Amino acid sequence: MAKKPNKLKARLPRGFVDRSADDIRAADEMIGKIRAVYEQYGFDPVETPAFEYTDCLGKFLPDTDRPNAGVFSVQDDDEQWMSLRYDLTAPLARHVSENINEIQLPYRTYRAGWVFRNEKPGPGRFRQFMQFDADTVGAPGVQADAEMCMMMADTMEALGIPRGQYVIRVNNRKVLDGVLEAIGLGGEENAERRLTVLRAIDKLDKFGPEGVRLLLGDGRKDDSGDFTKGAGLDDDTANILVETIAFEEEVEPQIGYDSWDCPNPYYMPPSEWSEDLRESKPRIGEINRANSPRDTHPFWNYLGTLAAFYELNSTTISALAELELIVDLIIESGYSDRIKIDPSVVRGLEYYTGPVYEAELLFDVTNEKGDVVQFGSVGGGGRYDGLVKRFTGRDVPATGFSIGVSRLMTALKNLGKLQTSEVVAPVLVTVMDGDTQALGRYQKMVQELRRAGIRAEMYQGNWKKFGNQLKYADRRNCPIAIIQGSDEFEAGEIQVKDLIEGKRLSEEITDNVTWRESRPAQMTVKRDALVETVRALLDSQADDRAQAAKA
RNA sequence: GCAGACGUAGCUCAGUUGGUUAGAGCGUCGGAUUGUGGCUCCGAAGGUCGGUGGUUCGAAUCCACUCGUCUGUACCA
Repeated sequence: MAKKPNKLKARLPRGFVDRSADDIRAADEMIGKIRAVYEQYGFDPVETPAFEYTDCLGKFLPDTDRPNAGVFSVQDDDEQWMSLRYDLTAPLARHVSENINEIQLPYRTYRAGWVFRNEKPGPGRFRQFMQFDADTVGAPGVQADAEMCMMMADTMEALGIPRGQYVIRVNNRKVLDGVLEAIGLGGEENAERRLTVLRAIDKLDKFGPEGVRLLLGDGRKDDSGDFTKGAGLDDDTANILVETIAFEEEVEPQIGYDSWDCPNPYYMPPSEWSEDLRESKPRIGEINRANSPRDTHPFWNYLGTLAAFYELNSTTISALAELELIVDLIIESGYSDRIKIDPSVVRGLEYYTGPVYEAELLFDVTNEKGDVVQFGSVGGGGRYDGLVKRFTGRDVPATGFSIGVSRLMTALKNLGKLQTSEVVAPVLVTVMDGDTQALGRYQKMVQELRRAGIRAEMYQGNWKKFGNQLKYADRRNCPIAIIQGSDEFEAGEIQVKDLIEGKRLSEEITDNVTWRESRPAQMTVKRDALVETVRALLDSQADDRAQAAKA
């Protein structure tokens, strides 16, 4: 009786998931909606394989010839390292580089695909997940970046996330570069510290200004008591950085001042201003390069604040100029309620060179237990001007972003916001007799229904237990069962059983004998009337569902 | 990687200061009902108590290690 102990245990690798019928249908629906937006914007699909040579992905560890641990890698027959792609951007750069002579630039392209990361899984984080990516390759201007932001916003809405429940946050990496330079963290010798600072800045939405201040200073202790060492900046520097990136929370909006005649910080840095001028807290937010007035908008307030805080170096000035243009385009196109400048957006540290942007959900995401859970961005991207150049030597500027389909779906699913597609289960043709002739008759019915465009199947289990057939139909949520025993056959008839109505009637019947003998919601029709009867019944069931949905 | 919490039947969980053969509900399967789903009743299957080692006369319970899950954190191209 003792069970063999060495029975193989079926188990799913950590961080991977099986997808159910509902998941697949919902994901397909999401993908369809995203694709429609991208197509509308004039993007064309192209696909690359799941594997790439590791060097093309740029994923070797600095001082070894083994790939980075974060990617799944295998060695080919010829000992070359190959890796599963960890995003869709690097493979696209490889594809474009290989076909650079055939591709008409600017190249507007999209693709959906599985990507793999060998990391610790978390809520909405898997080791295999789907991204839906769009890129414009060969477009140097930030108008391409602005377009990406707008397309992201449109995509979120196409997915049914209402305006106000998400935000696209934009920043420019050069702004941070310039700011770091201004606080004396420029140069090679500070590279390590710059990374720590950038990582701290990236945590603003997670820990708030106070948490970032700690991370910029000595360090921070998390809820479990684990300590994270900080960047070790002095208080003043940390404070000014926090004010810069958290300006909305930290900086008093400087409205009410009319100091339009203060110097333009683009040309005259605030450090050279007179004491009086500084005291007057000029309404610097309205100043731009052209020195002409603009409508008031918080975005300008930020740019002005930035300009006022720091000695403007050339990096910062060009960064501000780029942000300014993006902001202009966003406001002009009417997207300023969805897209926001956020100086704390950092994104990955590797290949982004200019504007970066990410999409974030503004509602709480909960897990199965109902606990609110830390949920990262659901999509993001930015400008990567150097990625194609690695292969071609040519300057091919590019910008693009990915929607994290899997993660977004997890969020929507946990919230019950995932519209479960209404796929009606098949009509079940039951088997009363198992002889060849009878089976042929049933099969014919099924084919008639299918040809009429109705999902249908013949029962393929043990037909001798008829009760089980209806039980099967019930559990599958079949809408209708077709029954033809020898009695019906001889009369040229079939039984058409409405399983939905029958289920409703069952609530009123408590006695099993009555339940069985009354054969609820079942009608006898001529065999020839099969298709029309089923179709009429399905239609009326669909009407009932529509009514119920409205109520 | 680091920190914390938790691992008992397919699922949700009981299990007393360490004490017979580890329980319940739900689910599954069979029967009452061999041509009718649901309800009801009866019955059955299902566990090396995550694993290994230790303490003990005796361990689901205590200890060590290990694996796994969850949460936070680090990293995240």
